[in-house]
Amino acid sequence: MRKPTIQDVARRAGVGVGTVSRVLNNHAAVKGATRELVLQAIADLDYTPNPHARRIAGGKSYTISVLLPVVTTEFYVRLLDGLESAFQEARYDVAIFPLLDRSRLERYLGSHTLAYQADGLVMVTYNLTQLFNERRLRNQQPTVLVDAYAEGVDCAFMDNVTGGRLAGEYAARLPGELYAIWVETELDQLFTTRVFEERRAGFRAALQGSGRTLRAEFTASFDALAARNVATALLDEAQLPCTVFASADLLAGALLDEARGRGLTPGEDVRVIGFDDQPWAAARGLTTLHQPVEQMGHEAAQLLLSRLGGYRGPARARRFEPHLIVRDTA
Amino acid sequence: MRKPTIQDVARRAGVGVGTVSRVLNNHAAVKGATRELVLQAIADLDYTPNPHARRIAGGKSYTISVLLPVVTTEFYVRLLDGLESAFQEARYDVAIFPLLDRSRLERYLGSHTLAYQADGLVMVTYNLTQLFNERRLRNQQPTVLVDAYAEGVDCAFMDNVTGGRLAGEYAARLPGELYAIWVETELDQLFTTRVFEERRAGFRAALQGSGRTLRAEFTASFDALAARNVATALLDEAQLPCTVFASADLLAGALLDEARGRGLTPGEDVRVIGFDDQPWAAARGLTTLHQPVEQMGHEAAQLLLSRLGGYRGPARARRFEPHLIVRDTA
DNA sequence: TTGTAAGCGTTATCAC
DNA sequence: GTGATAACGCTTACAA
Repeated sequence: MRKPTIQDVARRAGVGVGTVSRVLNNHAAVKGATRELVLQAIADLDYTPNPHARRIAGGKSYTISVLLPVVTTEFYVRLLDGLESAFQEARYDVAIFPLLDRSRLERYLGSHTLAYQADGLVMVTYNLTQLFNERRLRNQQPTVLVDAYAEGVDCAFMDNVTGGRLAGEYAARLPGELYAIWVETELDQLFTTRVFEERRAGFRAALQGSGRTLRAEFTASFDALAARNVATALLDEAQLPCTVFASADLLAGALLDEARGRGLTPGEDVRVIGFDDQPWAAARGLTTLHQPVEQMGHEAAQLLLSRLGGYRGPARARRFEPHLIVRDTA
Repeated sequence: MRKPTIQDVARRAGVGVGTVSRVLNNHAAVKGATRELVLQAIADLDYTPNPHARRIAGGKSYTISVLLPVVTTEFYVRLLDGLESAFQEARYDVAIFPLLDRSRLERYLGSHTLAYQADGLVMVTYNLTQLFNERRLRNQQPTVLVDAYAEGVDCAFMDNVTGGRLAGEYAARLPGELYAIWVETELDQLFTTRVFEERRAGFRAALQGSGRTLRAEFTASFDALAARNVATALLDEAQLPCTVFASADLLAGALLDEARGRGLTPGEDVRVIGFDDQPWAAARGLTTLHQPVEQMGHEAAQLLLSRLGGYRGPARARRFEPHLIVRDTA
């Protein structure tokens, strides 16, 4: 059985296709009774408009493309949740185009694939706008950047500098030596995220402001194994009691494990401040920075929706601030 | 500047739109010289066909929808990699529709969103076909199931029973007591995956076959915290030396941490067999089961592509077998 | 081998 | 208010 079309609906309701279209798009000029008639026919036939046809006819397809790095991180799940729920309210669908690696990105940019045929585009973490400029890729459609910032584009991003500063101010008031573990920035120019250097900058600025200094700094890449190794290295050399700012909960968790393995008491021998407030952080009593990620996603969606709704004003930047959650470990 | 259309290309090449379309779709009946002319015009104009228009005109949109659970697991990244690379070879785009929770799923099923307007559909992990039947959702388009199995649909799935069996056969030959940690199955009927019970079934069958029995069994949900807790509980009560089958590397990793914290030597006091072969498993010397996930994704894509290519035969099921990688921990 | 024209399912622009 | 009808960008007969 063929999918019902707008023609079928019109025929069944005994009206013209134009009227059906008006009902579909909430064009006020439809009489109440007629509207009911059409709605009934739509229900009877279980009709849904074809988004491709809508799009091609110059209307909206009610689809948003999200260019998303595929990384196994809670962060993106939460972000997606925020984006999705906001778009859903506005009856938009969200399609994700995975950015698995650089070559995939090139492909998306090189061709004007379906990702660029949606009503709007959400670009996450990676700031591709510079590429759009360089390559003269005419990205006509409304775009919003999330977890990234650029001039002239609507953005919603986390203020990681403030997050780092909050950690630094808190740590500065704690007794004992100060240590920090930073996350290594990736080499690839394009696929670089600046969040970790921002956290670092904020933390150092806070220490400086309070006249304290780090006894030593450590660096690790963002994976479980590196986290374990750096935890071991740090505790091998640390002078207790001490306070450690682990610039990601992944790092903090490994440090807690290692400390426990050595019979040390977190919050006394080793104070630990994480960053992210992962789902397990509360249960382990980790003092850490919570980021309003869902809100950021929600707001990003609103920015884009306002553009789709006709907003033509200047680019807006929405900054979100992490806040410190003090628990047992520091 | 407007996006160039097929009309523009035709005009520039001095041919009809039909000819351009033929070139675009590799319809053999185009003279070499004409083809070159068209190709040149396409290049000059930087033209790319509009997938919406293609789709609506009854052709292909060259887009595949993937219904994917959004879980922060390496497994899905690898799977996506396999799917994407295969589809890319065939010049198809992949759009992901995230299944964040049950309500999202309902929505996708209830309306005929863009997800169902692609050339083909890949459904991952969750077997939704039964829903399609129950609700009389006419899913006309070619579909393939990955990491799931159902009658009458092309499937590519991992043989977790065999994986469990391999672990069991290996463990049965090891000295000392035998323990196992299982992963709790979620309650939601729909969002249930059977992989963990399959691993369990295979393992138990192997033990039974060799006349050995488990000294005790433990259960944990699939998260870092639960993994730590169950590791503690197990080592509190375990009689050493022993062998533990942790039915997911997440569990095995936590056990290794806990063992080390207690000064135990993995591979001697506590032998550990994991399941998944996570990226860090090799570095930690974890004996575990490796799953050919990328291959599974690749094959799933091939199954779907063959349907798109006109294959009308019966449904095919492709089974993939994990294999044991023996390293230091067991 | 190639051009022309009729769809495909919508929206938007007209008249009425 | 509402019904025709012309786009939209493409594929695919059908002619030539």
